[in-house]
Amino acid sequence: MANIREIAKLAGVSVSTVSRVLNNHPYVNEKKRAEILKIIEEQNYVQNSNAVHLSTGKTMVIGVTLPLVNNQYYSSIIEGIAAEAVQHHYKLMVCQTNNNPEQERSVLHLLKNKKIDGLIMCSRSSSCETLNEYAGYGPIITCEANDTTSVSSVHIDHYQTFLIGMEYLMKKGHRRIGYCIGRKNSFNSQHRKRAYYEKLRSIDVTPSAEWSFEECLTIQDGKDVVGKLLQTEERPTAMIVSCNHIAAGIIKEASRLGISVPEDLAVVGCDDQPIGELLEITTVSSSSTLMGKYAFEMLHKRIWTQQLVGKKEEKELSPVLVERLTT
Amino acid sequence: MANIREIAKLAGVSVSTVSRVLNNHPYVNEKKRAEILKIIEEQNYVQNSNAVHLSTGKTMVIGVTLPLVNNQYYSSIIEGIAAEAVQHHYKLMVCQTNNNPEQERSVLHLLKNKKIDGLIMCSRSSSCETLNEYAGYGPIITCEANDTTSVSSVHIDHYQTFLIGMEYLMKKGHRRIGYCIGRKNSFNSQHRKRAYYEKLRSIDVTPSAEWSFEECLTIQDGKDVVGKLLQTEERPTAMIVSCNHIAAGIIKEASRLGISVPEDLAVVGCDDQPIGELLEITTVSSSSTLMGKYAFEMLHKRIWTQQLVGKKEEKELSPVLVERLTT
DNA sequence: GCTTGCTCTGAAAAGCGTTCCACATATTAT
DNA sequence: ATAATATGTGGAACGCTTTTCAGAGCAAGC
Repeated sequence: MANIREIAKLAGVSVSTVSRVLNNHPYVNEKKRAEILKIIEEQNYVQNSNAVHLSTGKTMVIGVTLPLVNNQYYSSIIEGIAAEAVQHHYKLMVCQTNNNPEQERSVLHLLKNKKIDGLIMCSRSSSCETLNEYAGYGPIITCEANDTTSVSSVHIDHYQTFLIGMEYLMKKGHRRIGYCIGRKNSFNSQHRKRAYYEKLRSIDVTPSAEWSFEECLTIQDGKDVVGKLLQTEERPTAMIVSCNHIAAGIIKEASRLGISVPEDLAVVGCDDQPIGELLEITTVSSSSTLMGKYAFEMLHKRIWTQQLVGKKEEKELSPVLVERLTT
Repeated sequence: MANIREIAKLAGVSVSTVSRVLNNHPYVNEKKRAEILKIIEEQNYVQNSNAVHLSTGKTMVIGVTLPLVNNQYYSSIIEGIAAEAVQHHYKLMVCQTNNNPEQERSVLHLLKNKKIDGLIMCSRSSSCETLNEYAGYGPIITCEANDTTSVSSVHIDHYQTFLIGMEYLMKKGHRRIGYCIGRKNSFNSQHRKRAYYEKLRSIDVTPSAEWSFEECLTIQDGKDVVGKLLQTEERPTAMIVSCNHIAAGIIKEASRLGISVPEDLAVVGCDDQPIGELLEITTVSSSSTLMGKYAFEMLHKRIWTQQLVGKKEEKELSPVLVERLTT
């Protein structure tokens, strides 16, 4: 296929002029512009984007990492990102990392070798040092709180989320409350646990180790929780669960085993997945789509403003209680 | 950051030699190789991928179009694609098209301007001509059957799917059966409808226009179906529904309005979304993850085999009935 | 002893577009 | 009338790597 030089030759002008037409620069004679456009059309010419990227140093692509693609929480974030991205003519490189620092690093590397202009990490397993290191190569935004010095974030206030959930359950009279979270040591989890323990302490309840479930990621993990609850000495009367699909697993299995929800076991979920509405799960909800939108906005600003390099920025989303039928 | 010339200068060799080291060519003296690697390390050098892409004419990125990101059916396909892609060192550019031919065209364009090496279309709204046109710029695989001459596909046998569902409902004694599909005129829908009408005809039932629901895309659309069913003269006793999340909406709304499932209304869904299992929906299931895997494999083969250009290939997945509680 | 075939290396071309700088012409302001 | 500004255009450098080709040195084979 033709290149810009060929077009220039055919039009009897310099490549600069063709480039100006291609990029809508002013200062091109209208007649020439029309002529050049005609030839471009005839030759079925389009720019080679790799040459453009090489020359401009930008790719108009942003990376998005997430542990797994097939999860509504992450899908909602991407939806928010995607809607913004399309408006600003950015494309999305979606990278599944399986919570594996190796794979995550390979994505961070894309920043270094200029394949992407910026990166949104919906979840991360890399160390602070790694993140800080790569932040030097391009803007990074995490959708979790993070303790780095240079990586900005947009995140749900998970401490507040669990606080609201716990207060609500306690107001309903529950004292033996269990929790269920995903990755044990993520920042998100730490905040959740802090709220959980503080609240139980405030009513002088010593939480049993049997009430805590970690590394719950799939619906099946939720189901498994119920089996384990049955073997508990003092079974909790309520569970606060970090995601609604886990909550769904719990509810489903509970009903199969004849444990009625909410009478025998109350369940509060913590996101805005549609499954929550479908199963009428009481939830402490924040909009993950909105989070994605904010993340893109923040990233976009940083891509276009060099002064912001290294200046950390944080945006927190506040959750809201949605009362339904599982409490 | 340093470039390959600088590395060459520091190592006292030519750029070709450095390039050979970078690309693991044989024919580089081991001592020199070690020396060069050391300098690369010291200088914290990495290739500029845009220059590599420009030079090689490949980007190791494949595009994936889907109407909306936040949908489990499409997420499952992507999951299948992603798992394969990571093994072959490809990255994924995920593009939400909202079933809009304009937006779809902008993605096809990526093939033309060399931003992606191939394209998987999980769903498409573009015309055959458009598809054939762009197929000249790089391999395209659709995850729906298509009637082009040059675009290959991996798809679920939707005719068979509806056939199995219909036969099953008929065996259970249903005669007034309705259906619920997504986009009215997609290839998938046409096949489904053909099976639906054929089967009803085989038992001499004339389907009422009131039994057919098209353009059902969201859970809410499913709920709305129930409202409309209530106003029907002769209400169907069973519904065959193209996706389980629509089926979920139907079931949910039915239970709210006191219509019992399956006694008053039997429901069969047609995919393998987890929501189907959660709500115990009877479904005619095929693995969308597997479809994604096959799609990548086919695409990958085509990227590396020029002979295949223009040779159409089709792979069909057969569905299986999973009996649960909604029938 | 001469040919053949490896191993190893560098120069240069090819891949392609953007942008800065210099220069020319035309128009407006003083 | 002259300076200043706006408009329009081309040349050349720049961004960076891969790959082909040519050639040198050396070992093995006939």
